Amino acid sequence: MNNRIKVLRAERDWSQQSLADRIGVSRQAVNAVERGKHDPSLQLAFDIADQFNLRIEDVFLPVKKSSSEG
Amino acid sequence: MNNRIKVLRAERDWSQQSLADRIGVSRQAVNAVERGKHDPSLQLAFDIADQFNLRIEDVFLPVKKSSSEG
DNA sequence: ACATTATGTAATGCATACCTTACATAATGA
DNA sequence: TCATTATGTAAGGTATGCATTACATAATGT
Repeated sequence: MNNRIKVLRAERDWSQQSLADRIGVSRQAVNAVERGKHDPSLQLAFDIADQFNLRIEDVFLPVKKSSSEG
Repeated sequence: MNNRIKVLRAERDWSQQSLADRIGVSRQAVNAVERGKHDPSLQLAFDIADQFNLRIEDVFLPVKKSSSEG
């Protein structure tokens, strides 16, 4: 699961720590998700997207199984 | 985390089993998510939304922490 | 009556998301 | 030099997503 967190943070000049604080999770959780160490929970994905005022689909890029749009 | 899976299935006349088969998870996994027993992983949320040709936000309804839109 | 399908639920087990604590490097600035 | 901030990483623990197996009820059709 790829994501655009690093760029989105940079655009806002937010550190991993400040993003973590805004969401209410640990810095390591943000770091792990941002670096693709593991996927976030759906709730955390919503929270992250919400902080950026974006949709989940605009932050996270899954491997689609079906359909031809992409 | 509320969701509209039951209605979306009904609109398409899909059983929990057939949805599970399409996605490649167990029927119980679909049942548990649909009934709000627990949240799906982000990947499963993407897969479910994709089957309905909808965005995650149109299938799952989280409790927002911030922002005033909603 | 019997089989099939759809659904809800439970137990057990494994993988993993997230936490806390801790250590490391690099950049910045007093 | 010393302190602070940002980031990457690791170990150990808890919570939870999902699989598998299994049992139950209800609806449908033969």
